Amino acid sequence: MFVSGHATILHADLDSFYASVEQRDDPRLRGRPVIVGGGGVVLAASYEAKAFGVATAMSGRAARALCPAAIVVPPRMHAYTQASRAVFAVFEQTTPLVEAVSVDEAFLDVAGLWRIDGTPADIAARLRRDVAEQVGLPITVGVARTKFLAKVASGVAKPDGLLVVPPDRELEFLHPLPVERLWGVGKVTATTLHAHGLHRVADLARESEVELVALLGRSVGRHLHALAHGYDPRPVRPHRRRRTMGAQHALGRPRSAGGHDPEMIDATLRMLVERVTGRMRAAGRPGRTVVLRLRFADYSRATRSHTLRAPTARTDVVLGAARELLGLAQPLVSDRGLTLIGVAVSNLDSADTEQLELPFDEPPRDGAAAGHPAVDRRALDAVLDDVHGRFGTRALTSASLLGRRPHPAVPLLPE
DNA sequence: TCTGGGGTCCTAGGACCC
DNA sequence: TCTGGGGTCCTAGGACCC
Repeated sequence: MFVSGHATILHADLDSFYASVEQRDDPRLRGRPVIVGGGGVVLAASYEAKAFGVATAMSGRAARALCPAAIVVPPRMHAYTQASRAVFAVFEQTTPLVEAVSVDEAFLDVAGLWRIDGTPADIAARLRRDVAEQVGLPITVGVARTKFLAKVASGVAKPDGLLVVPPDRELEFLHPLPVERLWGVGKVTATTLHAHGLHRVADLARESEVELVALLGRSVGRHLHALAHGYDPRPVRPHRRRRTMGAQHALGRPRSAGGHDPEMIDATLRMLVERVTGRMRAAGRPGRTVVLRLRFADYSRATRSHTLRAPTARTDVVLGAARELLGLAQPLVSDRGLTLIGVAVSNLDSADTEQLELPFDEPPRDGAAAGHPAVDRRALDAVLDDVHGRFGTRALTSASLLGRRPHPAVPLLPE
C-alpha cells in the first residue's frame, strides 16, 4: 500500500451552488426548498428541496411532483459567474496552486504552506470561513493525500462540512463506500460492476487489475483498480486551459412530419456559431476543428467534424464549416428528426499564435515555403526571429510546418 | 424520467508518412 | 518488388462529470 506523504490536497465544492446564490440574494428563499430551473429541467436544488428527492437534471415536472412546495426561480447566470469569481479569488489568496474543475469546484494544493499557515485542516477551516464571510456562500472541503480521496471526502462531508482523511486511514474510509462514489463510475460502469457482484469499493479492491481490465477495458479497469487501492498520482494542475468551446440548443420535437423548418435550423446554427466564436475571440483562443453535434427524436446522437488548415475565430469561417457538416448529416436529420443542435470548436490555440502570420505576396503552390519564390525571405526571417524571441526553440520546430503545409495564413504554432 | 448546457477523456479505424 | 513496423492526424462514437 502507498501511504507515504501527507494529506495536503483540498477539494473545495460549493453546496448546491446556483440555489445557494439565490438564497443568499433573496432572504425569503432561505430555509425553504428552492429549485433553479430553466427549459423544464432542474439546474440546481437547495438542500431543503433535495430532502424531498429533487435532484439536478431531473425534469421540472418530476421535481414538482416530489416537492410541490418548492419555489422555482429562473437561473441568473451572470450572478453565478460573479459569485464564482469571488470564490476563486478566495482560493487564490489561499494558495497559487488552484485547479478549477468547474464554476463551483476546485482542487487546492497546500503542501508548501504548512509552516506558515498551519496544517491543511487549519487552512481548510479558514477557507470555509473566508468564503462564508467574503462571498456569503456555504462550501464543503475535503482534505486528503490525493485528489480523488479529497473529492470523495468533500462528497461525504456535504453540505457545509469539512472532512480530513488521514493517510493511514484511507482504506478504512474508502472501502465501505458504494462503487458509484468512485470518480469515473457512471451508470454503465456501475451496471457492469453490479452484474458481477461488485457493489462496494472493497469488492473492487479484491479484484486483480487484470480482471478489472477484462471487465471494463484497459483505461477504466486500470483507473478503478488504482483508485480502489487509494493510488492516484495526478497532481493539482493550476491554469489548465480549455480544449474546446461549444454551445448547443434544444429544439424540441419537430411538429410536422417534415421536421423543423430549415430556415429556423439555419438561424439556430448561426446563433450558436456567433456565441461560440464571440467567446473564442474574447478569450483569444482561435481553433481548428469544428464539431457539429446532433440529437434526434429517438434520442440517438451523431457528431460530424471538420478540421481546418489554420485556426480561426471568425464567424463566417466556422459557420461555413458548420453548414457543410449539417449538409453531410442531412440524411440522418430527415430520417430521425432533429431535437438538438450543437456547435463546438476544438484544437484551440492561443491568440499569440494566430497573429503571427507570414506575409506571402501570393499563395504559394507546393513545396517548402522557405526559399519559395512567392515568399519574401526577409519577412520570413523577421517572423522567425519574432517567434524565437517569444517562444524559444520549440516554436522554430513548429515553423517547419510552413514547409510541409504552405498556406497564405498559416500561423506559427508553438506546440 | 423521456433530457439542458457546458465540458473531459478514451477507443478505434483509416489515411498517410517514414 | 515485396513486406514490415512505428508514428501522427483525422473522424466518429461513447462514457462520464458538474
